[in-house]
Amino acid sequence: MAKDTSSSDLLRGTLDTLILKTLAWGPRHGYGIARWLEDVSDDMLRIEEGSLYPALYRLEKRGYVESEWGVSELGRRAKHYRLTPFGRAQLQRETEDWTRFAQIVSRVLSTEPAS
Amino acid sequence: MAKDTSSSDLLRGTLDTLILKTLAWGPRHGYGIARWLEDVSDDMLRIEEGSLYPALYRLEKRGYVESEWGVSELGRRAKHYRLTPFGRAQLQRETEDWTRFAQIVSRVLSTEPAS
DNA sequence: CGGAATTGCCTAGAGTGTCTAGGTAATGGA
DNA sequence: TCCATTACCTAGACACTCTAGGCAATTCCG
Repeated sequence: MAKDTSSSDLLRGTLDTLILKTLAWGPRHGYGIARWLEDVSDDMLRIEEGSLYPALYRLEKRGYVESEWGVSELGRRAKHYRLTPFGRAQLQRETEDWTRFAQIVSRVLSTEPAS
Repeated sequence: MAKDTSSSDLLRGTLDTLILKTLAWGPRHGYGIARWLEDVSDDMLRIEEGSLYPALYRLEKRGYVESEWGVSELGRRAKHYRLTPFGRAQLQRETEDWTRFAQIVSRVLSTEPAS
């Protein structure tokens, strides 16, 4: 039960930002968002559906995205999401927060003790 | 109740690594670990005690650190923690995981849609 | 034709980790 | 004397991701 460390835990607090970023490229349905993130990350970011859909509700509830039922490229029923102006601003804030945070952590982790 | 985004959420899954890293510089007591992390991060990483102490138990339980009661620099009773060899190996793994993850996220977040 | 895989959505519940907010105790300074 | 600091501890709330299940329609392949 050793805990696999891998992104699952690290993803926390970042998934929302990644979803918003995906939608910054244009509207997309939920399934497509997960696909896209896996694609651009060379399969290193795996978004489980049990995380994805709740995340989308969260984002919609907060006014960052809006949804609309429609049809997918393959002709299937699908819910399309798009970024609101508010969501776009939020994305920018979160991106800045992440960048700042990641820089600090990287700096701390990369500094070697003069053993 | 707007959620302040700030590091709290991002810290998830990273705090343990940061603590291990702190101890890679040498033994330290809990309070000192939090102090050190705040120092080296220019006060941008704030480790709450309610997160810190449970984290230390976790790490000890998993065999990454060992503790010993002693006395602080100021002559007060304090519990000193030090990295075990296993903890050192774990630190390396987690550092690699973090680096890989951060690179991916940074890449995704920094790529601008050709609007 | 039939079954499996894929697309696409949804949800309950468990697990985990951080925080808030409280507490104890000793020391040092105003 | 009183308050800030050092130093530790803990219960409970909260938030988020995951596992593991479900549904329905389409497509692929034998």
